[in-house]
Formats: sequence, structure tokens, C-alpha cells
Amino acid sequence: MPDNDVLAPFRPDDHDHDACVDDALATAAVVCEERGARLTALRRRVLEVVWGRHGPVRAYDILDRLGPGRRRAAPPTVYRALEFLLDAGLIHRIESLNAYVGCGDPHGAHGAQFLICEACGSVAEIDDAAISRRLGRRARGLGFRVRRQTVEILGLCAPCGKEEDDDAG
Amino acid sequence: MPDNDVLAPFRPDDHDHDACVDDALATAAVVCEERGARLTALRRRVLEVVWGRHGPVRAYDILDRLGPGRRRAAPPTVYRALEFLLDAGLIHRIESLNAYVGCGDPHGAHGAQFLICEACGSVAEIDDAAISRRLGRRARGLGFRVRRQTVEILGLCAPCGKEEDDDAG
DNA sequence: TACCAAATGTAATGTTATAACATTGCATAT
DNA sequence: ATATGCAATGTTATAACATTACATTTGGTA
Repeated sequence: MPDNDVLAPFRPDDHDHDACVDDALATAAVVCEERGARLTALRRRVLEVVWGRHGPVRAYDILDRLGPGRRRAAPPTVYRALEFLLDAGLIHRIESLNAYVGCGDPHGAHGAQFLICEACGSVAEIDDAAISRRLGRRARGLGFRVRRQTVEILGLCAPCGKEEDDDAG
Repeated sequence: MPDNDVLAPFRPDDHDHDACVDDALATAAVVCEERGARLTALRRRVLEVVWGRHGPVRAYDILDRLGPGRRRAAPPTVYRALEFLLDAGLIHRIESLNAYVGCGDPHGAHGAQFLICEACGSVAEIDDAAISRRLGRRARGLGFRVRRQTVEILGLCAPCGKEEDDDAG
């Protein structure tokens, strides 16, 4: 089973997360440059907050974290930035959680699948071409024209699954 | 490409929809019987409203349609019935739309995939075992324990896709 | 028939998202 | 230097989706 299509694996608790955020922001600058889009201070800040963890972040949490100094912004402020980042492929929306997560590979356009741990809230992003291809084929076989695939798997990541075993055992 | 795993195909506008609803309610009665669960008048009515169309129905639309005669119910009335029907496998929740749709095959426990037309709002339900198996394998390969798969494809059904072509042509 | 548990009713509130309109700030034309 | 246009952001209000907490009713059963 190939592993090179794991765009964003689950991360150990102790990894250097600042580096993740820095990478994401640097990549975002490049992507926006390429697209002729403006990565403004606000959009950059929202992206930074989304990248605050390797897990889904909700819109109103972002609102709360935009400051300090800044008076608490209103919802459209965040939703517009999120829309921009989604369009630019810099973040993904997790439909089953109404939340947002940084994209592990903003350059490669891809149809992603997400593994979402219900215990610790972390997310892994994979891009299994066989899966998205097969989904596309099935859809087209029924005359359906695909615009977007949403594939989300809820469950327990390895460490959390192990903990549960230990608790039960 | 197999077609026998299409649990609920797109339906022509002129099909006998009353028969669909009757079937669904009859099946529901059997399923609840088997489970030792009570299909009360309210739950039956909510299921009937969900089956009002072959497409996603939103919770507050159900609320509006519960009557007449009945004073407009409060949200928990509907959400509790929806939860019961979800548990019984009689309906599915479409995460990307925050809406609910009747299940095409309540007897067979299955991991379903949904094709959702953004133009006419109709939904087709398929159960491609190869897809759900492959998703499960990929997840387990990463040590992930799967509880639930959400697979939703947004786009245009055949008739609506054709219309768009005609408009453009 | 008295009891208990499940189901439903009711009021309030929490959460997520968008509509509609005003303002700011910067680039460019006059 | 002033006016104009436009993208981004701010502001207010509200729509849409969902849950908590508690009261009441109902249906099966000891």
C-alpha cells in the first residue's frame, strides 16, 4: 500500500509545530503570488490561526483568536478570509465538523480524503488517487458530473485507539 | 462497472412517488419491529416528510411541514425523531448540506456514497464495496480505527448536466 | 391501578453562516 | 491635487442549524 500520498500525517505531540506554521505561511505567500491573489495581513492571520493545530478549527474559535489588540471582529471578517483561503486551496473545510484545517499540499491540486480522530481532534490528509478516480468513474457512469468530492473518515487515530484498548484491557 | 449497488438511483420527475413513500414507511415498520423499537406517529410522520422528495430535506423544513393541525413544533421534536431514524438506519445525514435523506436500503447495513445534484437537489445513493473497502484499508494502514465514512459527491445529475450543456451550446 | 421508563412538549440558548450596507485605503486617470 | 474605481474590511442584523434543561404525557407492566 503506497504511503507517499499521505499529504499530512498525524503528528507526534512533541514535533516542532512552529516550523509547520512557518512552512504553511511561506507556502501560502508563494501560492498567492502565483495566483495573483493578495495574502493580506488578515488572511495571513486567519491562516496562521487555522494552522494553530493539526486539527480542525472552527470559525468562531478563529474569531476569538484573531486579537489581541484587535477588537473582536464580526463573523463576516473570518468567513471572507476562510472563503479566500479555500479558493486558493490553502485550507480545507471538514464538512462533518463544520470546521477548517490547513491544507497539507496547496500546490498540487488534489481530491483529498481526511481521517479525523474523534478523541484528540487531530486530522490526517491523504490523497489516494485510486479512491478519487474510482469515485469519479462511478459518478460518471451514472451520468453525473462531479464538481467536488467530500471524503471524511471519523474514528480513532493510532495512539487514541491504543489508549482505548488499554482502558478496556 | 456494476450497477446493482445503486441503492437509490436518480428518479424521473414523473415516477409514482407515493409508492416510494409507502414502501419506505412499510419497510420502516418492519425494521423497527425487528429492532424492538417503536415507530411512533411522530417518528413516522418525520420519516414521511423526509421521504417527501428524493433529495435532502432540512430539519427546519421538516418542522414547517409536520402540521397542519399540529401547532408548529419546537426543534427538539424533530431532532429527536431524526436521531431515532438515523440510529435505525432509516435515513442518512448529508453532512455537506446539513440535511437528511431517506435511506434506500435500511435492511442491509452499508457504507453509502451519495451523489448530490446542486441544480435540482436530488440525491442518488450507492454502496460501492470496493470504495468503502479501500477507504477502510487505507485508514487501517495508518493505524486508524474507522467508526464512520462520509462520502459525498457534489455536482450535476445527468439531466441537469445536459441542460447546462444546452444553455451553453 | 400505580408505577416506571420512554417519548414528547416547551423555553431558552448555543452555534454556524450570510445578507446588506458603510467605510477604508490604495492605484490610476484627470 | 483631486476625482474615480475597486478590492478589502468593518458593522449591524438576521438567517439557519442544533442542543440543554426541565416539565408533562403516554404506554406497557408489576
